Amino acid sequence: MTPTTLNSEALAQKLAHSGLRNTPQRELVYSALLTRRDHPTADEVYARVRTELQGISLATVYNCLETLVQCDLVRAVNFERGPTRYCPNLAPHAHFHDEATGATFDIDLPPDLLGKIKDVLPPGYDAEAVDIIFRGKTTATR
Amino acid sequence: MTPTTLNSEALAQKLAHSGLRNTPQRELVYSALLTRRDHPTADEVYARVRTELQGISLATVYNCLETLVQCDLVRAVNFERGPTRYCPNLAPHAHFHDEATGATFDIDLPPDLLGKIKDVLPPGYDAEAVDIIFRGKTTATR
DNA sequence: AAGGAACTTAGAATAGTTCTAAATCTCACT
DNA sequence: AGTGAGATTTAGAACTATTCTAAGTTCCTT
Repeated sequence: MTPTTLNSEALAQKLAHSGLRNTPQRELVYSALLTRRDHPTADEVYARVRTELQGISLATVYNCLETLVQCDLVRAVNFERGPTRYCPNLAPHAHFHDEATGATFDIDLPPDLLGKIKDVLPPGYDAEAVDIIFRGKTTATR
Repeated sequence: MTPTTLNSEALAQKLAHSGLRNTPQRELVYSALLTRRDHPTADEVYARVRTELQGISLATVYNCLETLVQCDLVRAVNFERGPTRYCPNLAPHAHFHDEATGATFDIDLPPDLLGKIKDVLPPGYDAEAVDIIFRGKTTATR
């Protein structure tokens, strides 16, 4: 089973679980996110998938991205003013935003860190998710 | 010296430091943020200041907010799709976003935590700032 | 093969923000 | 007090990102 098949099946399964159909458009949008794990905007995804399915519309790209988010296959991230970006990495991780280039990198987190961070919440605050965004520069040694 | 005077002077001083003038519009926008420490959008600030200076324009509110951000008196925050929100709390803190109500609360951080979190960055990543956003629900005991 | 729901599409509509160009204000210098 | 330069404000146009709408298409189910 190739990774592509795996992803395609994971997609079909998650969609079915929500009573939704698999479609060429949804597969294509999902694979556009998986094959380059940067954090593209809807417009960027549109540009990529159009090379493979020339008639796809931007509205469909938005629809598919929203569907993928609903199915918990993709996360929508907003860390600055401007278009929403999409991230197919579902493992807990932080984002590093390089302010010089605008590029975004995933940062793995030690398994205990999120729990420790949640400990700072006063009683009465119940966090389901924690987003961590670093902003700064990456140096040449990266 | 009242707190208002203090803030007004802090504003005048920071503006002067950047070669900018103090104006009634800038004072009013700043005080609209300080007197209610929620996290208003530009539109909400506009609604508040209009009651005191009826002729102020929305463009001016945007201009003033941007100026305050440039002078390091206010932080612009974006943690979801939608309008930018503005926060006059300059101390290091996290945000808790109540997904049921949309309300945002400041969460104080222990002084060592940000340093610890930065330790997870691999070599070559140099973070100037770290944003932490909790998402979840607040319970009645808050 | 007919009906119906899910899906896609193009284009219109909307929301939030920035831009533009003209009017106004303020200050330093006479 | 008067003037000119530059900073600031303003209304409205323009722009960007996204959502909505209504029509057309696909694909199951009977």
